[in-house]
Order: sequence, then C-alpha cells, then structure tokens
Amino acid sequence: MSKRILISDIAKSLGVSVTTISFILNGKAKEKRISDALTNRVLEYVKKVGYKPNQLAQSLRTGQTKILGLLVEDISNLFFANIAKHIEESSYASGYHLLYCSMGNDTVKARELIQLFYDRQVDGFIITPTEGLEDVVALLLKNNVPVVLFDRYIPQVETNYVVSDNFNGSFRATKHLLENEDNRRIGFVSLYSDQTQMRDRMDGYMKALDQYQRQAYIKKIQIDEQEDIAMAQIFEFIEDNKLDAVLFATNYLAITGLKVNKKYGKLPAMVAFDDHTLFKLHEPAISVVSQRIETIAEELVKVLLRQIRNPQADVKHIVVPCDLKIRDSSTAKIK
Amino acid sequence: MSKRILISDIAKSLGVSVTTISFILNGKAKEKRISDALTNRVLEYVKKVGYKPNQLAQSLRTGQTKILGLLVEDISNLFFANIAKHIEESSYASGYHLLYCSMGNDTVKARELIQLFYDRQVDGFIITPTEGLEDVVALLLKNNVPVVLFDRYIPQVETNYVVSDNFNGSFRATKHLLENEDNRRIGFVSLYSDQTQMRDRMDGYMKALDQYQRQAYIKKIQIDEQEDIAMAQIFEFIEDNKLDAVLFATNYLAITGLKVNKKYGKLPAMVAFDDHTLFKLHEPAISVVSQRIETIAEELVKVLLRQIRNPQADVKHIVVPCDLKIRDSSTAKIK
DNA sequence: CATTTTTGCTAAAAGGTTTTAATAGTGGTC
DNA sequence: GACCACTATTAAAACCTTTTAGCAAAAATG
Repeated sequence: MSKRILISDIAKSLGVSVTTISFILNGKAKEKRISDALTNRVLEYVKKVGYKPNQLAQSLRTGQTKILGLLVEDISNLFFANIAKHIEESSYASGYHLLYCSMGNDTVKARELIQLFYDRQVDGFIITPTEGLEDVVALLLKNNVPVVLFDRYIPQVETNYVVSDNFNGSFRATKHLLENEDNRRIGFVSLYSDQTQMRDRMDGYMKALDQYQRQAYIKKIQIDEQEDIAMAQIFEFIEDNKLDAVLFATNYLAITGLKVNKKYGKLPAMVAFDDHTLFKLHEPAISVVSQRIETIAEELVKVLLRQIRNPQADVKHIVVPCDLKIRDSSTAKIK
Repeated sequence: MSKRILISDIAKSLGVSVTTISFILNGKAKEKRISDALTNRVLEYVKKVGYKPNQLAQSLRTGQTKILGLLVEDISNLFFANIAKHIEESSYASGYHLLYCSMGNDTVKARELIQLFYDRQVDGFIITPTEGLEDVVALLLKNNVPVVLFDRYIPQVETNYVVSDNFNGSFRATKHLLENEDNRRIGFVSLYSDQTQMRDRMDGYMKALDQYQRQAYIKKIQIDEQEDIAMAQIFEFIEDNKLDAVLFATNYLAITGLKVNKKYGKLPAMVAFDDHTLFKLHEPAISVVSQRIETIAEELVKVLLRQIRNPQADVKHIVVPCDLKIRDSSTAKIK
C-alpha cells in the first residue's frame, strides 16, 4: 500500500519495456505475441509486488472511469435507499463504482450535478428524472452518454428506462378495493406532478373505476407541502366525500394518511403504493402495491452496462410488474 | 458540453501560454504577477467558451480527486440512508463528491473496497467499521489517508470519529423505564457484537440498573440471525423472565420485537434505539432514543475536510448527544 | 540465397492538467 | 555602462497510463 509502485518500476526491475507490461496486464499478451515465458514472469512479479495501476492515469488515457453516476430524488427515501443498495451490489460485481447524490426537487442542483458528473467523465448515468431535467437528459444523449432512467421516464426523450408497471399495480389495487361491496366511494390521493409514474397510477385507478362505472374522487397534494397542511387536506377529502376507501399514490402520502388517522382517528380502508418495513406491523397491517426493487436495480445496471459496452445498442424500455400485497387495511376498515 | 475544449485551445486562441492560463484559473494570478489586463481577458474568454478543466487530468497531476469514500454497513438501513443524504449535502457544499458502498458484514468485500477506493485516490474515508477492519483502517492511517469513523469506533486505533452518546442515551432510556414502578424487571436485547456502540448501550443500561440495584436481564441475538429464530428467542426471553419492559439496542431488533408482539401478542413496555418514520404511528407509538443524524453528518464532513486540508491536524473525537423521545410504548403497556 | 512473413518486443506519442525553473525585458543604482 | 532587482510571461517536466507505429531478428517461402 505504501510507496506506490509504478509500471515503470516493474519495467526497470524486469528489464522489459513498459509497453510490454501494459500489454500483458491488459490481457493482450496473445494478441501482441508476447512469449508465454515473459508473460508469466511479468504476471508473477506483478503479483509479488502487488502492483495496482493508477486508476486516474488509466482513466485519463482510456476515457473510461468505471464509475457510474446515480442521481436520485432522495437517497434517504426507503425506496431509493433500497434501490441504491442493490445497484451498488450489481455494479460492484461488474467492477463499477458509484458516485451518488440526492437532488431533492432542486432542479438547479440537479443540472449542476449532472454537469459535474459529466465533467468527471462517469461512464453512465442512472437517474430519476425530476421535472425540468428534460433538456439536460436530452443533451447527455446527444453527447452519446449512456443513460438509464428509472421510477419514471421522460416521454419526449427516447432513452432507456426501467419502471414498475404502475398502471397495472394501481389498477389491481383499485379493483381489489372495488371487489369489496362495502367500498362504495373510493378515493385517490396523489401529488401535483406530471411525472409518468403518477400519471400511470392515476390512469390505473381510473380504468378500474370505469370498469365498475363508479365516480372518481381525486385529491392532489402539493409536492413539498407542509405535513400538517397535507394532513388537513387529506382529512377534509375523506370527510367531505364520505370515502369508504383510499388508494395512496406514494408511500409518503400513505404515511401522511396514517398520521391523519392517528390524529383524527378517521381513515377508511386503504392501499399504499410502495411497501415499507413497518407497514406489515401497523395495526391494521397496510395493504400495498409493492415494487420489485431488486429486479429494478438489476435491470438498471444491466441495461446501462449494455449501453456502455455497445453504444449502438438499441434503447430498452423495461417495465417490471408490481405485486399487490393484501393485508388488513384494505379488507377490514381501520378501527 | 460537446467537443471538449482544452486549456491549450484557449492558449492558442488568446495567444498566451498554457501556464499563464492555468495560473489564472487557479487563482495565482496575483502571486505570479500576471497583469490584471491579461487576467481579465483570460477569465472572460474562459467564461465565454464555458471551459471546464478535465477533472481526471487535474486529479492525476495534483493527487486530489475531490472525492470522498463513504463505506457504510448497509445503505438501505434508514439510519445510514439518512446520514448518507446529509453527508452528501455537506460534501457537495464544499465541492466534494461521494463514492459509496454497502459492506454488509462481508469483511472481504469491505477490505477490497477500501483498497479499491484507495486506488482511486479518494481524498478521505468515512467508514462505519465492521469487525475485522481494524488493521485496514490502521493501514490507511499509516499512509496518512484522512479517515473518520462513525456510529462506532475502533478503540485500539487512534483516529477521528463521530459517534452518538450511546452510553447516556441508553442510561436515560433505562432510567426512564425504571421510574415507572410497574416495571420491576427490565430486559435488554442486543446483538452478539463487540462494537463500541453496542458495548456503550449495554453499559448505559447496566449503570441505570445498578443505581436502582436491580437485576439485569440481557439477551443477545446473532447478527445475521434468521428473523423467525430471532423472534422466538426474544419471545422466550420475555416470557421466561416475565419482563415488564425491554430496551432494544437497535432499530432492527425493536422491529423484530414488534413482530413478536404481532405474532404472539405479547410485548412489555419498550424503548428502541434509533428512531424510525413509522414508530410515531405505531399503536402504541414507540418511545425511542433518537440520534441527531444531521449533526452527526455535518460533523463527519467537517472533521474529515479539516484533516484533508491540514494533515497534521490532531485527531478529533466527537460525541453527539442522543434525544430520548418518550411516546406511549414506555408509559402504557402494549395492549 | 534473396525475399517475404512472422515473431517478440519497444520508443514515443497521447491523454490534459499543474508546477518548477527559466527567460526576456524594464527600470533603477552607483 | 555594468550590475542588480523586479516584472510578466513561458518552455518543459511531471503525473501514470495506453496505444500506435515500427524495428530487428528469426522463420518461412520460392
């Protein structure tokens, strides 16, 4: 580990040229017709002295950093944290490391970070595109930087993405609620957001209602709304419309919903989008549409590496099914 | 963004040497007596063409990557995910980026990653040391690589660390339980682990019991124990000893405890270490010893950057207080 | 045996910065 | 007018690889 040893040191010690060693280390011995004898001698020596090439020099020369940029909305969100974990594991297995960051809903920071990571010459990007990033992503593509989006995508930009089947997840969850005859009025709580996952979740809800010819009750909350205001709005939504059941479009909204219940003691049957460690333990246990996090992460890395290795590869759109997990909150009313 | 522009291009366009431009860009214009006229001319031009230095070349030359390595036990654990978020924010503010990874309890992977990050010449490390990493961390220090540990530290290695005041957190939580006369028998559920945070939490529990001259009931669970086995053990522990209250040494153990309750309907008063989004919403709401995540993250980055900027700086040991958040689970028995 | 091909290896350029050491010019001093 | 000090700038080395282009010797070919 100490006194970094260079390829030139090895060359000197062995009385061979730097070029030869580089060829051997990069597996080009055969191709470059380096004799087996010398190849082995070098390999052995390299191992003995524990030489590790300087990544920076290597990257500077080859233009490859073996680093991927992971830009998520919020790494402290359980969904993203879990994805991040699996992405890291998959990448590690392929010799890639990850530079990460949370962008929040700060478009300026997001743009800057994409630029910064680009300047650092990451080999590819994994991004949850927040609103206002369309042009930056388009620019990356124009510069032939491999990109894969997830959780949501940008319709007007033709790039790789891996998303959950939000439509069907939502559709099935709503249908599940509709199947219970007690649930006459079923509401949907979502966010003011044009992101695809939100749109798809709403469409799924609508489709199910349409099949049963029922009225839709939809309440949208401002994205960074203060919690108590959001709570009041949800409470009012439920009260005023005398809802029997609610489908929450995100994990966080569902938690806010639970807080409403805690405070006002009033929550109808419900299903949440995205599972959460403690939903199972809640009283009653919360039914959820859960996303296949591991699959999503694996696909993300697979798609991105494919693009990195073959820049001509055609764009991939991967839709991963969701799983409806029926627990108590949707079968028995809360309290 | 396209057709990367180099410092030499600028030199040519402006009819100045590369050196001069580099000096100006690195704020050495005054020191090197570059005329103000030229300085401005260069600065303006650089801005106009949007030149960004190639980070790799820069790093290769200076040996500074402006990247920190973040090695945590498990990025999908809410505590670490939250810390990671704030670490990223603090680092970003100082112009640093983060290479992260989860090590699990895989010492081999951990060692390899530290080596790999070292090879990538990260400017410093933020690490939650898992068992078996003592020598690697010591080696980093011997090589003058800035390191700061968190969550726990390695007693035999004199390095920077930022940890919570686990002892007092645990002490106060136990004392809180002792103050309720109904709680005659108070147990402690922990892990088979020699890590400092575990030891301190146990010591705090002990100290409180000693003050009240009460018997200790301590159950340790194997670190990667299967959940159902852990559940059975906890159940048995509570049953056999007829415990009135339990302090759980970690978040996860507490959640396992809640699962025990869900399954066997039997859990005494409790306090958990580490807060969790849904603890507040649990029925009853779970009392916790919560850690000041934001403070810890900020201190980590502060201490590390300090060491990076001044390698001679003396070692810092920072202990951040915990907050006891009393909710229902410790004041009224569960069910 | 002269010529071509193959074998085994290497010198030097390239990648894009920062930094050391030096240079040419100007003004001042005795 | 010789010497020094200072100003404003720069050539070239250094950081450490990979890769292109090429060379000398040995083997194969006709």
